[in-house]
Order: sequence, then C-alpha cells, then structure tokens
Amino acid sequence: MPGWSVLELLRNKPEELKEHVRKRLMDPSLVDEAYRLDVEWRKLLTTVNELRHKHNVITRNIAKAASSEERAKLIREAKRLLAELEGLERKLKEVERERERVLLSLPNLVDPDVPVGGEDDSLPIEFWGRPRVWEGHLEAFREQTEKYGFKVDYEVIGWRPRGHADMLEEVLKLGDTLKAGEVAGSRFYYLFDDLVWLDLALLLYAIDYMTSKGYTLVLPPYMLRYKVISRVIDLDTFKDAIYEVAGEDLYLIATAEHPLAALYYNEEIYDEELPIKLVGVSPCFRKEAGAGNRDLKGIFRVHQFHKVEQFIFSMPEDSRKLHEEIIGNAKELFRGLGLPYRVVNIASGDLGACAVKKYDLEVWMPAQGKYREMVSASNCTDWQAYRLNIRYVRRKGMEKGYVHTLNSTAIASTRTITAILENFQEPDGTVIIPKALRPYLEMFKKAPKEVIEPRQKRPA
RNA sequence: GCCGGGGUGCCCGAGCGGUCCAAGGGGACGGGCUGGAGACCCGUUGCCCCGCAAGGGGCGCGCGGGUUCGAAUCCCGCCCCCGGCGCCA
Repeated sequence: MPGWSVLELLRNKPEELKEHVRKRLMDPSLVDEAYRLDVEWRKLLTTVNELRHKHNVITRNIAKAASSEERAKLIREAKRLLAELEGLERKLKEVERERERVLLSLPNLVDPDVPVGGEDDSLPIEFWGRPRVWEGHLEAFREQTEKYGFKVDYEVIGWRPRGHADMLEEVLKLGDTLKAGEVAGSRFYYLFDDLVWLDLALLLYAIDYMTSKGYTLVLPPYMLRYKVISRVIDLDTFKDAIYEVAGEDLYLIATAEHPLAALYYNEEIYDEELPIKLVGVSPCFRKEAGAGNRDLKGIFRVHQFHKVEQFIFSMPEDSRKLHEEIIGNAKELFRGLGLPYRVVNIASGDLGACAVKKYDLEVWMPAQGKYREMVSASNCTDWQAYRLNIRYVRRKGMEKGYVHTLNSTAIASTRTITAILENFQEPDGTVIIPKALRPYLEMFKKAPKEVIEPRQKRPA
C-alpha cells in the first residue's frame, strides 16, 4: 500500500478524491487522468517485470551452461527477449514520467472543517483586541466583524491615520521605495535607522518567544536545488514566487519553510523523535508574479523581507493539535505586540495545494480600513512528506508511513512593521513602539526606545 | 578552481564482470526462554508491482547515462565528503 493519503484515495475511491479537488474549485478531470495513468503504469510494470524475470532466468543459466553451443543458444534467446523488452521499457519510462508529473500536480485533500467555496467564503472564527476605527471606515468595519456574528469592541477615531507607505516615505522619512525602484525595481525598499531596528527587534522578539517554547532555532540555506524546492511547493507557487539563480541549479527560498521542510529530505524519523519543532529565521525572496498591481505602494507586499517561521514534523495523529498550537503561538505573538487581529479559517478554493487546512491571522489596518494577512498557518499533512520522501517509523512494530508537516509564520518583518505604523500612530505622526519590543531595542545605543518620531529629512 | 583519496542497506564493513537474487557484524523490531531484566536461541529489518492471503516477481550498492547475454564491479557526465594547493568575508 502506498501510504500517501492522496494516492490511497485515488486508487480506492477516486470519486471521493474528485470531491476534494472540486472543493478547491479545480478541474476534477485531473483525477481521471491520474487514475488512468496509475492503472496503465501498474499494468505495464507487471508485464515488464514478467519479461525481465524470463530474461533473468536465462541469464543465470548462461553462467552455468555446460557447452559453448548451449551458451550461444541461450545468449541468442536472451537477445531476443531484450529486443522484445526494449519497446516496452521505453513505454514504461514514458508512462512513469507522465504518472509522476500528474501525481505531483494533485493537491492535498481538504479537511472537513474547511469552509467550502472561494475567497469570500473564508470564515473569521475569532477576534482579539480593540481596533481603532476611523469614522469613515465604520461600515467597512462592521462588514468585517458583525457580518460574521461577532461583536467586536472598537475605538472610533475622528482623524484618519496615514497609510503605512506615507508614514514611511513622508512622515517618518525612514524608507525610500522610489530609489529602490530605480536601482532594483518596484516592490524593493530601502529602510533606515529606526525601522531597521524595528525589523531586527521583531525578529528577536519572535525568536525569543519561539525558542522559549522549546522550538529549535535554525538558520537554513537561502537557496535550494530544483529537485528539492519543487517538492516542497506546488508548481503555481513555484512560478509565482521563486527566483532562479542564473546559470546555476539554485533557487532562492520564498520562506524558511522550504529549507526547513527539506531538512529531513529522504530520511526516516523514529516516532520517539517526533514532533520535531523548528523555528527558522531567513530572508524571503518572492517574485509576486501573480499580484498584479496590488499593494504596489509601500512595503506590505515586497520581493524581499525577513521572517521567523515555525515548522513542525509530526506523527499523523498529532498534526491537528499542533496546527492549533502554531496558530496559537502566532496569536500570542500578536497579542504581545498589541495588534488587534482576527483569525480566519481559509475557504477550500483559496487553500493552496499543500494544505488541508489553513488559518490566516489578519491584523486590523486603521488607514486601510481592512483586516490584512500577517500570518498564515498550514497543516500540510503528508503532502510535502510524500514528495520529499520523509517517513516516520513507529518503534512498536516498526510500522512506516509519511510524517505530517506544518508551517506558520511567527513574524514577517515588513508586514508587521506596516501594522505597527498604522496601529500605533498618533495624530501628529509619532509611532509608539510596542512594549514587548523594547527589550530588543534597549541593548543598542542608537535604537529607538519608546517612540519613532516624524522627521524633516531622510537620514541618508 | 586545481590535484589526490573516497561515497555499499538504519550503522559499521566485505565484494572489484556470472558462486552476489550484496557476505559478516552491530543496532532496532517480533517471538522463544525467564518470576522479571540481561545473556542466549529463532525470525524480521531498502523501494515497488501482482495477490484476500500464503506467496511470487522486479528494481536497488551517491545520481543519471552507456558497454555486455550478464554490472556494486568496466566506461562517460554530474553531485557530495575527506586531504593538499589556490582564492576569499
């Protein structure tokens, strides 16, 4: 038995697998194609194996042949079989490649808890904090809270906060996306002084929290080979996000999730080692090819940022519970910062191929009048593990299977900075630094301590 | 980057064209023995396919090709590790 949940369902109940694919708003004929190729592959393999067996029997006899005549006769026979095999072997390889291509293009199953539908069907399940809502955004705010049956306490403000991009460029004058655009392209940025300290402090804050929860701190490779990265993510993500190094078989990671998942590539892990909880720190490089003109201003959606990432390898029976744990960690981190958020159970059509279930943590952005994604926590079950060939071994009975993998943002630097700039902004443009970050600023002589103040001039 | 040495199953390690459908040891797992543990004995311990099962078969010696009736063993390309030289934050 294959052991990969998707392949098992494909072989035993293809119609059920189609249901999962349909929920994702994908074309279920993909399942028919996979089914057909799998059957054809197995049939061909059986035929080829039989012929190979015949050939092996003859070959073994050649060594023991008594006379040179018998030998010559057997060699003739073996050659005849080889000729017969040649075409079949070629066909087998062809089908095998096709089967593999289609199998690897299948998305994961969909967890029964996931709301079915497209983007608009994603379901907020929890709210925290007391958002500041500009009076002009009151209706939009209700659309994002009360519509889902939640009564969220909020503070109405009469002045409209400046958007994070304006704060960056005009009020604090601590960012330059125009010059970065000229020398690197749009969606790049220069940050200066206090915002750089803030970036670093956010990372340290998340690292400190995660490691104190027992997660192992990891600084991973920032590039991976094609054969590895293509097995961590799906093809769409690859096309939309991944930068390639010219002339080399190397690809820049879009998140530490990629090298962390690859840490046990082609390995077996004994059950007593699981769960393995990791926290990676890395820059993230993203093409944002599918984003169009969305969030073009500022540093909300950029080609490069820093992120602290949670990653877990677990036994299958533990992954649901651990999924709650990692989103729980993210919630606690954002509560620590004092940023008002909601948690959204992402609808099936918007899941991404790897995940059976995904929670986003979205922070209220007072200038935009919207909750925006800061964290994404996915349970990938055995989808990545199958592709990366990472198995568990249950000591009792030495049973083997694919591990489950989970990942979640802890803190993504630039996005969280945008949330801080909008949420802790005073009417005069001063930004109050969350108390939780101060320990990570105190140790530096030049770092800001309590506030970041508006400036007349860019520092450089 | 150049020169030299090397990569064998979970680990160690033999093999260097057919006696290898990979020896031997260790570990792990299952069972026997035991009041219990240890020691000891037997079995299992890569992946895949067919089969309800018993069982049968194929592939596998870093990866990919090739030579041959037959490749861990020979040839070509690539990757990685160790040592030396060079370069370097």
